[in-house]
Amino acid sequence: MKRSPAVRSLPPADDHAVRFARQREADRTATAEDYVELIADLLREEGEARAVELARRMGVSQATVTATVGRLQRDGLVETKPYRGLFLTDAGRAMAQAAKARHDLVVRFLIAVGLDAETAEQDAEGLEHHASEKALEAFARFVAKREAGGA
Amino acid sequence: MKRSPAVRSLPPADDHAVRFARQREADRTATAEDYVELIADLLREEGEARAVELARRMGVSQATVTATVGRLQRDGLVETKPYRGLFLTDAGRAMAQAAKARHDLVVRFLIAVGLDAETAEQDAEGLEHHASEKALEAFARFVAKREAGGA
DNA sequence: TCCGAAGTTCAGCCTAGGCTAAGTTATGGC
DNA sequence: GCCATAACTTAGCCTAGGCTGAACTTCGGA
Ligand SMILES: [Mn+2]
Ligand SMILES: [Mn+2]
Ligand SMILES: [Mn+2]
Ligand SMILES: [Mn+2]
Repeated sequence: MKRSPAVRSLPPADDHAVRFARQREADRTATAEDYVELIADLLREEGEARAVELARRMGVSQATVTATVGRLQRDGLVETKPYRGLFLTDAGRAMAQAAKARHDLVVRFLIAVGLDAETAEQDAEGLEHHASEKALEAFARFVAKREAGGA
Repeated sequence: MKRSPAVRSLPPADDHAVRFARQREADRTATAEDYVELIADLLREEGEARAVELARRMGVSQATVTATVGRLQRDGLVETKPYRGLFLTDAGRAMAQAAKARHDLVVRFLIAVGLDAETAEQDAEGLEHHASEKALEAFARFVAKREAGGA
């Protein structure tokens, strides 16, 4: 008589479903986060955020930027002054600030864990959208320890 | 001495675009990876992988599973025997194995940096799709060091 | 002043991945 | 062996996020 493998990697079905649902939710907000973060960066470092520059940096067509920015506007994150560039609402600024803090933390964490800076930047762009608050706290603790000369 | 975070200046536009393009690519493969991984788990632990069970565990309707499995079939990852469940092709098995290895590594890594097991499982479900090979190697080194009782 | 180039939008198309509601059909319990 | 039911598919719909190509607007330089 053989016992079933003791390793049970399958959680209860509804717990399992919750994990995937959260992931889908994160995917849905990722584009908005990346756009507002970029817009904030451009406003800060270039003085303006033009749609054409977003298209270049996102690697996407200008038409796609128009459509996406339309959704961000609909969702109260962005305002546009035609031919004068893009601006953030208060909500947009708040999201951008949170996104940037998260992005920078993830980058520092990846570097602390041994990744080169360029790969860290690359990977952070995706990972940042899927780290929970708890994970970010753990990352922050780890980075603090490292940067305090803990090794 | 702790340097204040230098203002991260924007990378060259095309480098920037590459980062986002990679991220979009990862997003596109994430669904396939999760499905084949789940199918492999079900085959191993339950003896069969039924569409209705995938729907339950993915938190999605049966109609959505039918459509998604259709794409996986089109892409040569999955085969179906109607009313007898789902099966993996060689390519599907290979993808599932890689996905599971990655998933488990990310979970162990997250636990090693201080996350509780449940949150680690939750976050791994999303993070696993956005960690580059280099990142996974760094994670593996870190886990090995920890599990060997290193600092 | 005028006009071309750059920036922006519009129209029309596509795929992935969701949904519900309404069929089909195979299997297993009786 | 029947047939209820669970499993599965189909039809029709939707949104996000991509694309191309063709307008349309603004602005700066000649
Ligand atoms: Mn990002
Ligand atoms: Mn980012
Ligand atoms: Mn996953
Ligand atoms: Mn997984």
